[in-house]
Amino acid sequence: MTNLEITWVLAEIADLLELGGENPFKVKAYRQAVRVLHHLPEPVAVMAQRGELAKLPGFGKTIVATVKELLSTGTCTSLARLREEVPAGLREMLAIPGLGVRSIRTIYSHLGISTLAELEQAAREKRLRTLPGIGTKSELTVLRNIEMFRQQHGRFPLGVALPFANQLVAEVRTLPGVERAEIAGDVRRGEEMVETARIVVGADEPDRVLEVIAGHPQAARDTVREGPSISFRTWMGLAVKVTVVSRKDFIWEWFLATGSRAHTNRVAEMASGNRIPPNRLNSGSFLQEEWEIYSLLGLPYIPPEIRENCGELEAAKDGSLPELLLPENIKGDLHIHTMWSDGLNTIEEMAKAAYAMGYEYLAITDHSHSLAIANGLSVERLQEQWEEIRDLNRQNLGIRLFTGVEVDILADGRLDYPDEVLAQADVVIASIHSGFRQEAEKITTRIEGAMKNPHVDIVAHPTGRMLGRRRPYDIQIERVLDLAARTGTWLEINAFPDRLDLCDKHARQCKDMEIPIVINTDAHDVNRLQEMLYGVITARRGWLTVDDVMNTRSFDQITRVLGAKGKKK
DNA sequence: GCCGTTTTCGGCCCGACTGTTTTCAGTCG
Repeated sequence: MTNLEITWVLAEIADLLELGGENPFKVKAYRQAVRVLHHLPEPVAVMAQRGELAKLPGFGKTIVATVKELLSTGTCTSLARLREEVPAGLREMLAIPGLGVRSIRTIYSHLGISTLAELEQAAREKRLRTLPGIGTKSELTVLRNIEMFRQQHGRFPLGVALPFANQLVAEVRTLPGVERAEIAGDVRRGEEMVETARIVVGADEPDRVLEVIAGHPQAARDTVREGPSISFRTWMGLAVKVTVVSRKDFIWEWFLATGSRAHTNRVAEMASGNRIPPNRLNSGSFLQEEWEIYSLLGLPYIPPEIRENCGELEAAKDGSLPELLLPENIKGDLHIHTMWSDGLNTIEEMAKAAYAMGYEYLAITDHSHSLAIANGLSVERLQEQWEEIRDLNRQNLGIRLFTGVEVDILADGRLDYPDEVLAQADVVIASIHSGFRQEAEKITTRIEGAMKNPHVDIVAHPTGRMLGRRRPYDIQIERVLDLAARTGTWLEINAFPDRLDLCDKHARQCKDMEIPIVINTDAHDVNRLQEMLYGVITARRGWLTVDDVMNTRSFDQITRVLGAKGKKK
């Protein structure tokens, strides 16, 4: 069992205990264990083999026993018991923003409601508002958020689906007779929410490969064999489809399975005048690589991330296809956290990890004072931290560190540090962590105010959305983009896979408006620095090139532009 | 459930916003 799978079990236990009215601190203990596992640099199975589980913070007798049971049997008796006691639907309700444990328990005890469908019906029939502590506004919020939940239902963030697909494809490649196996579908195109993780395999004897995959331990339910494909859901619920064809059909199948449907349909249309069977070249030999399909049509290769039928074929025809950003173009990360606020590693550890990734620079941008839950820095602690950064720079770590802050845009629109403090930082990021639900005018004005401040370089996670969990703030994005273009404020693509904020569409709008983009991980530990990849994928989906992204610049270049920015009007 | 003891119990990141109230509880980050 992977760390991720174990966190899912522990998180479910926490939720069910909470719904069952257990001691909140017991619940928190499980949640803490989930947090620790999320940040663990190695498989927990390996730690278990070394007998080191109990060394993990927050891992006592019970949680160690639970993890051991999962690792050895794949099951969990305490979870099984809880599932019998607490209706599964109540846990689904926890995913509805605005509904917490107390409200769910009230609804369950008064109305006997234990499924989302019943909840929705009761809200429509205006029965929720009759309950103590629930009024008309809450009832409407519930209805709106059920709708959001349904739209996401059964989909998983790219951050979950991509690692899974990578692992599956690596396993399939080891099977006898498999010549080639590749990720296709939503995952290959980098869609932020994945409906189905698709794999395409080219093999000698497709049937034999399909049989083996049918027995894959992750093929937990809904397994269906249909023609050359097998579909199943992992026990987490992620839909998977593996298609196995002969080697000669591989490239065409891979292309079709990658989609999008709108893109492949148009390509097929363009090719229909061409009497060659789709898996062959003019010469009669079989396709060896995907670019040959485009080449047959006289087009350059079109990267999967922009195969959405939104101008890519036209651009390919007239030679204006952009040369998309690559992960190796990124020279530094300008938004990370350390133990000074709510991060898990020291500045030095983060710096060394960033150096190991080949970066030239890293900005240390911990939270500001008002974000108490994240241990935000007072002005005094901020100055102390900057001293440490200057010390580290003198030690010549091979990577240059920028002093910085992620300063809160407070609910009334003020910034959480005075201008004279901001003026001293190399990098100032402004972002919102409170008052998410303010009305459009108010919250837009807040962000505009921050952008007008001459010391603010970057606005981080500009829309505030959390995929599948939280809607964007009610901001007027056009106004924000407009002002960013005028003030030269950089807008962030936050690479954290639950955020991806800005999204691909907004990134493309920024490109059109010549607004500088910066891709940051917002990493709270050394592992999460690796999530830069998700930001790069989002940027590629937004058609961004090296020129559009500021942290592709060298240390000297970025120092120069950051230095010049302090004078913006 | 975990931790760290002035060891076997008592405490466990805090503060703001929202919607429900009519002085506060629930939710969220």
